Formats: sequence, C-alpha cells, structure tokens
Amino acid sequence: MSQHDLKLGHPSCGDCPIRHRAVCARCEADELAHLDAIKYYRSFQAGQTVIWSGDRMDFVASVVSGIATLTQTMEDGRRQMVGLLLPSDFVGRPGRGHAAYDVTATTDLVMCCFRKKPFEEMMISTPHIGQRLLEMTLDELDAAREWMLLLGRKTAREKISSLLAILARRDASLKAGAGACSFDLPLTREEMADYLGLTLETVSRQISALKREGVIELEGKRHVKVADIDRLIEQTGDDSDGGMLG
Amino acid sequence: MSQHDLKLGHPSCGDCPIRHRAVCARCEADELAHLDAIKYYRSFQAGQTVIWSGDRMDFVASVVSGIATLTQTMEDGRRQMVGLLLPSDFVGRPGRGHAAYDVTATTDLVMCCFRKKPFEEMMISTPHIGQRLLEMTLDELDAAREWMLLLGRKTAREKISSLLAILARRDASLKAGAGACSFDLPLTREEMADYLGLTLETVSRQISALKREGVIELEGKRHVKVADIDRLIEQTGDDSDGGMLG
DNA sequence: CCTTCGGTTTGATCTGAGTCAAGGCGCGCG
DNA sequence: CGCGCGCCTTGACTCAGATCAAACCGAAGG
Repeated sequence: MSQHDLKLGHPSCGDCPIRHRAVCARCEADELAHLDAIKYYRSFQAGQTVIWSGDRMDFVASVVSGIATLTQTMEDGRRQMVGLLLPSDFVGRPGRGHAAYDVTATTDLVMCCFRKKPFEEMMISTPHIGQRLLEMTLDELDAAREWMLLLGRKTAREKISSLLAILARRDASLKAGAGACSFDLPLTREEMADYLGLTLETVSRQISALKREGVIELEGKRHVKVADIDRLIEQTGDDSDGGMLG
Repeated sequence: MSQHDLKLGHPSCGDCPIRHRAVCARCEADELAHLDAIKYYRSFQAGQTVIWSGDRMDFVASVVSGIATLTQTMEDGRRQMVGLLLPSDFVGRPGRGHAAYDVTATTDLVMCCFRKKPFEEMMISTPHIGQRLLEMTLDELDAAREWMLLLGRKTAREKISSLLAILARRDASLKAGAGACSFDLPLTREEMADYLGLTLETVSRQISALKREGVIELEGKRHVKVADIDRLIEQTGDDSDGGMLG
C-alpha cells in the first residue's frame, strides 16, 4: 500500500473504489456503469460498529475514507485487533455469507459496498478484478505475517515503535518528507493496545518513555512529532532496510 | 484445508499439485499437458532449508507431501514462525522475485514447483487458477488472523492447547474419529515454541502439565494421545464451536 | 462556573513466562 | 559397549508486562 496505492489511482476513475492499474486502466464507460449499478455508499461515525462477527454479510466493500479495524474477541473479553483498514483496503470475502470479525470505524468512515452476488458474478466476467483482489490479499497476508512477528517476539517498546513507524511512514509517504515528520494518532491507547497485544497502561508508559528520551514529541495526546525517523526505526527491532508491508 | 481439501482432489488428477474443483473439474488433457511442461518436483530431507528469505525465487510451488514452515528471523536471532505448509498448500507469490521468509522442511518434503513466468502467463489464460489461488490465500489470511489472536492474547497453556487441538483435528478429520484421537507431533519443542511465540522450556513445561492433569497422554516424546478432545478444546480459550481455519 | 466523563497517566505490586543451568533419555556410531 | 549428540525435561531465579488503584486533563454540558 502507501506509495504503491498512490500510483495506482487512475485519473479518470474519480472515486472508483477499487482503484488500481488492472481495473482502472480498463475502466471504460460500460464497466463503470456496471459497477455503478451494484454499488452503494455507507457512512459511519467514529466509534460505530460496521458489522459484528457472525452477522450475515451480503456485501463486500472497500474503504473510501477514514479508518476501520477488524478485531476478534474472546469469551472473557480479551481483544486482539487483526486488521487495520485504510482507504482503498478491501473487506469481506467472496463466497462467505457471514462476517468473521468485528468491523469498527475508529474515525468517521465512508465505505463503498457492493452486493455480494453481482460482485461475484463480476469477478468471473472481469478477471482483472479477481487478479487485483489476489494482489491485495497477498499484501494483507504479508502484513499479517509481519504483525505476527511483532506479536510473538517483540518487546513492548519495539511494538509501540513499530506501530508509530508504520503510521509515520504512511504519513511521510504522503508528504514525501525526509527525516522529520508529524501525524495524528488515529487510535486510542486502548486500540493501540489491542493492535499490539498489550494493555493500555503499558502502551501509555512506553509512549511516555519514548517522549522522555526524546525519540518522539507529543502535542496534546494525539499528535506525534518525530524529529528523526531513523532514531524511531532503531527502536523497532527490525533490520535497517524497512521491510514491512511487502 | 483438512476436510475441504480431501473433497477437492479430483480422481483423474492423480498427483496434480493444485488439486481442487476449479482446476480439476476442468483439467482436460491439454491443460494437464500444459502444466506438465512447466512443472518439476523437488525433494528435501527433514531439516533442510528450501529457500532463505531474500533469495531470488523464480518459481512458485505447492506442497505434495510432508510439512514445511515459513519463519521470520530478527537480527538478534529471535524467530517467529508465520506459516505452516501442509500438503496442497501453496508457496510463493506471483509477481515477486525474491522470497520473503525462510522456508524449511520439518519432515521429508516433496514440492511441486512451477517456473514463475509461465505460471503467471497461465494464471492469465486460465482464470480458475487465479480464482482458486485467491480462495486459498483468503483461507491463509483467516488462519493468520486466528494465529494473531493466539500470539497476542492467549496464555502459554492456551497456546499449546490450541496447537495440539489443530493437529488433533487435522488428524481426526482423516480418521473421522469422535472423542478420542492420537497423532504424531510433526514439530520439535523448539519449532512449537517458534510457532507459539514462547520459549522451548515453556512449551515443555506446559506439555508436562497437560500430561500431569490427564488432558493428554504421551507415548515417547512425539506421539500424543487425546482421550477427550473436548477437554483439550476447553483449554484453548476459544469459544466452544471450533471456529479456527475458516 | 462547576460537574461529569472518556481517555490518559502514573504508581505500587504481582505473576507468568523468560533466562540460566543442570541433568536425562534415546539413538547412532566408533 | 560406551561415548557423544540432539532433543527434551526440570529446577531456581529474574523480570517485563499485567493488574489494581488513584489521580489527571480537557472537552462538553448544565
């Protein structure tokens, strides 16, 4: 994603929700018309639940703007975030009738939904869509595997630093700024904890520690300034050439 | 996988390495001939490395027999397994030239490899293959997300129990046995630890504890007997209706 | 203005799993 | 047969992060 996605948007596509070379390079009028016939938009406020795990789900969707999370919850309430959906990311699974995870809007959110049946038919008649979906799913799988390393083997400090580095890089790629950058945290401390497999107290303490040591600066509780990205990346435990996210 | 895969093999396909409805239902002679032209087999002994992360990889492959693992390693040697490849699972990624993970044979292993270039061409000319690959990748993504919950939120005991339950279920599905079952562990204690985000000592201790409490029995160090699967599943922390693996 | 409230910080204490270290067990090989 | 070598187990101790508890901060609302 990130840099990649930016290149993929095709000028003539406007808000075409599946924005990428394969589809966009070919999205002639008739294809777009077909898309228009089966798609609709839904908006959510920050905090709203899009769908609960186990609910019937007769659509697939892509994020137009805002951020959503996928989480799994155990009977006793332990929660683990298993996906972070950014604009242009895809949710839902062709060939499955119910949601496998809770999907929640963490910021105001707009999604572009496609009724599942016609979408599946379209996937068959328009192979590029399936190909693009495969590409995206493989990217997600890579991200999930990077995340598994984080959950299984990294220390609390490395976990937080990794998360901040991801968010910083995401933003830096937009601003193409070098060493320094700054961004808003789109997640509460508790959501970060659910992302990282920690408690919110540990998240808070580690952020305080990074601040104390001058790796980051805070402006309010949600805005982060990073003077020297490399210094932050050193803390992540990753080998220098930032692999993350295929 | 498991039950699903068994149904998918098509009688006329023999050792056709991508065994499933979509391809097999259609694998007429000419398609098979085409496949034969670009595929070749490779065998590995238990413990051998198939490919190192970062190496050039000009093939994709599917596991014919045996078990392989995908692992990620940090600079200081911490290791996390991020994938467990069972027969019929797929490795490699169309459109990427180098391996992203270490792939290791944990048992004797046979893989069926396809040169990447012609495979990619075939994916375009034969949409079913891409569709099937998408299906498999989505299954893997689900498994990865289940795994993330395990890594981030489960206790050591729940982790071990979950792993044993997966292995038991995999075997039980073959034997279609009810309450009781028994199977060989395909992994060393250290590999289990890398799977679960634990140390090998903790794995050993937890297995001993499960044995002491009569949840499992051991015959030698590698063969496990489970008298009452439900008792084991209770220990996993999952909600009763065994969700795991889509 | 004060109150409430969600999100956050910080402190004190506890504990599950890691670390370090010493054997044990089974197997292949000289 | 006995030696060495993987692999596994067990014990003693430590410590990172969880838990429990209190207080802070800023925004919204009366």
